[in-house]
This record gives sequence, structure tokens and C-alpha cells, in this order.
Amino acid sequence: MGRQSCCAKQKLRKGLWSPEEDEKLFNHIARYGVGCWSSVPKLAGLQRCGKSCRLRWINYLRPDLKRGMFSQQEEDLILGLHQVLGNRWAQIAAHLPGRTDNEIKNFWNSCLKKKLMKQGIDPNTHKPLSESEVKATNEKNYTDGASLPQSLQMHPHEIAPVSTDNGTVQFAEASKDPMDSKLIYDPFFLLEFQERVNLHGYRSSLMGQCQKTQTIYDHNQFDVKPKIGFSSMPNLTNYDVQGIAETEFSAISASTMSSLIFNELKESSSNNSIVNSSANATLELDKMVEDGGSFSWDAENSFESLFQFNEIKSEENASHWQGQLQALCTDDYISYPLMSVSQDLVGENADTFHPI
DNA sequence: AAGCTCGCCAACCGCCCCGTC
DNA sequence: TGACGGGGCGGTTGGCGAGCT
Repeated sequence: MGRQSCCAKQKLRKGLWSPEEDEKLFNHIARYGVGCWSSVPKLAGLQRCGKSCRLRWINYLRPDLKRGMFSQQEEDLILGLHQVLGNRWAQIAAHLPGRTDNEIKNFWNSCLKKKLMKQGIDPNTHKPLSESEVKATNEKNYTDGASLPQSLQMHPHEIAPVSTDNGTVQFAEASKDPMDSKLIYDPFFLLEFQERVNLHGYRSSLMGQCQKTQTIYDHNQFDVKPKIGFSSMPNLTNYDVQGIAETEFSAISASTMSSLIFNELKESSSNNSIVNSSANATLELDKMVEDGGSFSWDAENSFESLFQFNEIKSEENASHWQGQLQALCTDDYISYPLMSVSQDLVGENADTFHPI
């Protein structure tokens, strides 16, 4: 008999999280930050175990999460890192800002693994499958039709990635000699590649769980602007830098705005000590209440608690908030109107929550 | 339209590590 | 030094939605 789970022992709630629970957890962490997870449920008024809260926060509520499809670069990076690290999803996730280990693990299991097998590559060893294995795989008749990474669309023994002087990726023909052939995913190349695409100044203590190194970010080369946002429901649109111009601002949620603002801040203050001071962000909810629905945010600290904006439903407002946040670079304090996270949590049409 | 299948992914489970007492 | 608790991690499960019959 295995030991009982913490939830079973305490007869706590399990399963999917309700918007109400999300709200409670989010507000609790917004107020007190991430501390002792075991005490979070009690303090936040949740019938959950601490582990469950931690997981919910890390995988879903964290404001710096990126959502949506994995990009080609991310996909290639995961493949390369997996070749080096194996199923160490947490370590792999550390190289992909805004992605969680769970997300990457799911992506691997549901998608990448199959793609590799379809290409005759053993997903565990990243080496070619034997002929019989390939045949067996093909007989499974994978018909997902998803496009493969460019690198995968070629025979593993015929190409090798080459990093060129100008930093672009090219796949050169590799030696036909099996002893000399280079694996399709050169892990070191990919790590180098990641060096180019990582963000700088991305060091809040929360983000630090995913991203601990400061690296060079060259967005002339790769369009990999950070997409950091609080997207708490799957149906929410992500902040897409490329698409932002065409995006209806009316449809942008608070999370979208927060990510927009995050980006704005990072870009406008890469040399600013405010951005780089990644101590504990303090959301002063007391002050927020006093201010009649706006919260103050100690800009001496980090940006990890950038959420809860008043209804931001126009481009005009968007510009306004960008401006407000840019002012953070010079002000010690700034206040923002408050909105319930519920708009993110339950969507515009839901009436479970209302703007505070 | 109803039933079925399948894939995705959020969340749980259980193990391990580490810090504290 | 061992017990204990908390946190982190990887494997697994099961609910749900989309697509198909």
C-alpha cells in the first residue's frame, strides 16, 4: 500500500480548479507572494493541498506564462535539449522562458515524440530506428499532418545544422559516413541558438524558476519577443507581437495588457536598476483599497505582480497603460486601477466575477 | 443527432532531495 | 543521525472537446 496523498489525507478538493479558486489563489499570491505553499490553502481560503496550489500557480496562474503554440524555434530547441538532457523537463523548461515543464512534457508526449518516430528517429535516443521499428511506426498510420520542424523534414543522416557567421541557421549536408555523421540536432548549436533568443533582464524571482540566466536578446534576428502574460484561461488570446497591430484591442484581456507592458518595460529599461532589482515585488493591497480600487506597486522591487488592470478595452487605453508603466522607470511608486482577474479567468461574458 | 474514438492537457501521484529539528 | 515536512520533479491519469461514423 502506498501512502495516501496529501489531498486524500486532508479530504481536500481535487480536480479542475474553478474560477473562484483561481481568483483566491491569485489574489493571495498577489498580496503575499510565493512563500510556504503548505500554508497557502489555509490563508487563501482554499480547500486544496499546498502542492495543488503550487502546481496551479506554476502551470497556469503565473503572470509570466506564455501560452499558445510552440514556435519552430522552441520546437527545435526542445528537441535539441531533449537529446542532451533526456526527460529532464524542468531543465528543458529553464531554457524556454514562459513555458512550464508540464507544458513541454505534454508537447513532447503528444506531438514531438510522434513526429520523431514518423521520421524514423527513436525519441528516446534520438538515433535512427531500425527498419522494423520504422515499419511498425509507419503502420500506426500517423495522420496528424502537422508540419515538421524544418530540420526534421530531412533525413537525419543527410543534414546537420550549421550556425553561420551572421547567426542564421543552415542545414548543411553531412558526411555519409555513419561514423562521421552528425546527429540532426546538434545540442551545442541549439544551446548557442538559445543564447541568441533568450531575453535579457528577465529576472523576477518568479521567473527565475524558469529562467536563471541573462542572455543576449537580438530581435532583429529572431522574432521571439517575450510573450509574458497572465492568460488564465485556455480561450484567451496570447499576446502576439507580430499580430498585435491587427489584434482587436477590445478583445485583449488584462493578461494581454500585462504582457504588453512587461515587454514595454523590459525594452525601455534594460539598463534600469528597477528592472534588474528582482527582489520581492510588493503589491500593496491595503493601499490599493485605500486608493479606491487601484493598487500600488513597489517599483523598487520586481515586476512579478503586474496584473489586475482596469478594463482595458481600447487602443487608447492600451497606450495609456504602456505610458504609465514606462513611468515606472523613474518613479518609485505607481498605482494602477484595479480590475478583478476574473475577466481573464472567466471571459468577458461570464458573470461569475465583476470588476472590483 | 447520437454515439464513439482519439488526442490533448490539466492535474494528480509518488518518489526523491534537502533543510530543519 | 534519523525522522519529518516541504518542495521539486517526472510519470501517469482522466476529463473534455473535436472529429469521425
